Amino acid sequence: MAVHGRVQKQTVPVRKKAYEHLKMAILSGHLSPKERLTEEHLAETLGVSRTPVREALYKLESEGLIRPLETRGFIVSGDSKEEVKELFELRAILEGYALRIISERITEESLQHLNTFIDKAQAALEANRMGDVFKWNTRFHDYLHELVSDSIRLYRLIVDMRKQVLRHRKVTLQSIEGAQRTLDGHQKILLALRLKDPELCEKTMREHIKLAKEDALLTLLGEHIES
Amino acid sequence: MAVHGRVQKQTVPVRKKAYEHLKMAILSGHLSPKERLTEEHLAETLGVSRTPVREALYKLESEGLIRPLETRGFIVSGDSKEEVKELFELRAILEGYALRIISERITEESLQHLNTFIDKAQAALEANRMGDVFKWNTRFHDYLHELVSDSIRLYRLIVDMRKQVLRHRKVTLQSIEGAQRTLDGHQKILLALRLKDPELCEKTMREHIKLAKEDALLTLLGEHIES
DNA sequence: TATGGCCTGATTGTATACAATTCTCGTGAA
DNA sequence: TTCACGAGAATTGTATACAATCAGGCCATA
Repeated sequence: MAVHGRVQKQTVPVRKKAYEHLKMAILSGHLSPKERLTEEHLAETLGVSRTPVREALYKLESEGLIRPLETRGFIVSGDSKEEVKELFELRAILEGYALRIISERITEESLQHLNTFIDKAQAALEANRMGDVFKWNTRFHDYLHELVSDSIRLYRLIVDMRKQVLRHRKVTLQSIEGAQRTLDGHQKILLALRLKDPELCEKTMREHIKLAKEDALLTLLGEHIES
Repeated sequence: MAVHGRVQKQTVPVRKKAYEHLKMAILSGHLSPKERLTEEHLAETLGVSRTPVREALYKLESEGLIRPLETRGFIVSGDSKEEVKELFELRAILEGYALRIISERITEESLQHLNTFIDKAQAALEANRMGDVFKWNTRFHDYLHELVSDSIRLYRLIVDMRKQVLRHRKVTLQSIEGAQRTLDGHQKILLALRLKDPELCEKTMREHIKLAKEDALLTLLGEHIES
């Protein structure tokens, strides 16, 4: 059966499936904050035993998506205003630094790629295809992240934070003005990269994410009127 | 027996003990990089079952102290030059930002505390009690970290990184010059805080940690002459 | 000798059993 | 009524059993 030298890892561990499932449930809002999670119940729901479930829970905890109750069980972390603020501020710091690194070694080819993503997003925006705008903007960031993927820790942190931010981003890009603002930000980032000015890059990225933060906070305020 | 309303959490989970044990073994160098870790063997050594061991292993993985082998088992993460560099650079970014935040809200009382730690460290240095120098320097940083402990994510990241750095710090403070340099750095940090200049704070902290990085890299180079 | 298949031991993945802990809630005494 | 206490339910912590998977060696065959 083995066509090449090896065939391996065909099976996806149940633990991983449980983890992905729970993560999606949380990020998409199916599992809302303050919701209590018990191993047994989750295991039953997912149709698996407690062992993989608890491993998934611990992983989610280490990522800050859930937090342990004082004694038993976990709850989904809230997205209080303060937490969202902090999340974005950390992103600003980390991605700002990442852009600084990137600016020191980016190639012309990469710049072209980034340019393409912006153009596609702009075109999509003008055609009012918001889904595509979202897609190309995501590509833009993903591509940037790939450029620091050899700095493993930094890369992992950034990817982690970005995933968590997804909960708060949806709404932003639904408004035309918000989308245009995002695109302008990407333009500025690209310009800073072209100038190969590390200082400017860091600053620009920080400001870009700061804007995103403010959008996110606005929508947050609109949704739940909580403390 | 219950004097107050509740008595709880008297028992420390085995999982936690296994985790601490392994972490210390790694950070102290008892478990050297490239060492292979298998669940069964560790469980036997620690005299517990595999279940808590594997939970400890996953936690260590999420912290980057060990990494999964392609197929089975884990190995202790290496401290290659690149990794150490990255670790310190991330610390510089995160702690620089933390100091910026701190500068915006630090009280006179806290400044006094920090001053005390520096004085004690200085005194210890002059008396050639290097252990105490280390202790007070650690207090200095710990105290700073406490001041951002309400920014949970940031706090957790910083504490995590700092723990990992411990492997590379020992040697630095064994030299008088290194210790004096560290202390000078702390002085500068305190000064920047007194001036309540966020920009300067961030810059100063970054430079402080950059120095530590260079020390660490030097000792690393001295120990193993590897790629 | 070189290649490929297969068997066996080692190791991990998942389920389950049982022990330990905490929570809930009802009962009885002050 | 209110509080203390305890019995039993709920939940987690740990150990163990068993199934699935992988590494490495041995042997047959070309």
